[in-house]
Amino acid sequence: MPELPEVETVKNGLAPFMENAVITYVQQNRPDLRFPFPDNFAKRLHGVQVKHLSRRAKYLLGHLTNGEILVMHLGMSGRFIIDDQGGDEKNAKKPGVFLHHNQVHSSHDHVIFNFNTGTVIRYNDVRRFGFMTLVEERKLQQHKFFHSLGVEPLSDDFNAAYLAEKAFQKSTTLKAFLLNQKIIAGLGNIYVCEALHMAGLSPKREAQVLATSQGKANRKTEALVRAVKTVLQKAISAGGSTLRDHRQADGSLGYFQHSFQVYGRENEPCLKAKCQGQVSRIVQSGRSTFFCKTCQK
DNA sequence: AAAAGCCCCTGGACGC
DNA sequence: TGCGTCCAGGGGCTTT
Repeated sequence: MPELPEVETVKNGLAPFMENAVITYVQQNRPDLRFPFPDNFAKRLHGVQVKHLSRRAKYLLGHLTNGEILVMHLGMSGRFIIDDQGGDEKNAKKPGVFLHHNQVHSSHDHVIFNFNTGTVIRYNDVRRFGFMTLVEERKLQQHKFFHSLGVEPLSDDFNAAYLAEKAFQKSTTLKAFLLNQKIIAGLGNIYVCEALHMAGLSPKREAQVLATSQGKANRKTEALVRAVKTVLQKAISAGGSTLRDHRQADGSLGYFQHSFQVYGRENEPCLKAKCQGQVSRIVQSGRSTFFCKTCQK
């Protein structure tokens, strides 16, 4: 479930169960996900308390009392399922996590965290594009997963001047430019499509349209920055998007997918006011792009 | 250096 | 019912 709003939602859903809880036992069911687990991964977590959770780009970070950070990435299909032995029904409506009171385990439950509170949290990932590792807190920024990451799109560091500077003289498409985590960290296929539509920009345009010949911002840069922030904020407010998961009916689903303007709407009418166009689907760098040829120029 | 492809993996939807 | 093809919210690595 993995773009920035979904990871943020998962973080918020897990926090009441993980923060301040002590990990008593970790059951690691295979040696690797996308990458091998680090040496003694499970053992290094035993008896360690989770101070708090945070998010950087699409990474979920568990800050531990032993000075390490549990780095988790959900890939395409990763999710967390909570078996709340305590039966805390108040938390049952949190989006982003799946709450179960019956222990239905699946062969895709790869890591199972047991806490001193009785809560059990399972990491389930059918396609195994996700991964986990442990990094010393003070070395996080220089770690290979983090050292080249771009700015957080919801921070003040993401602004028109920054975007113009990065786009200056770049011939890559706007779609690929926005998907590049080294420039903006956390956007994925859905929210890039949605933001470009909101900004009225074609995904096929060259990124350099976002900069003047001096490398400064222009109206398009301003519009795109505003669109990215707006679409992400709305998605987070809605608890993220839930796709292709019709099994869970326990109130744990985000609902931003009902607000998609273009994503997944091939051949349907453009929803922008006064636009008579319809949504097209093309393939860019091997992935679907949805956009309206009429109002995205 | 920048940009474009390829690949990892499983399973659901669809056409025949 | 079964089989083949395509597709899926990511990103690292290799090739041009």
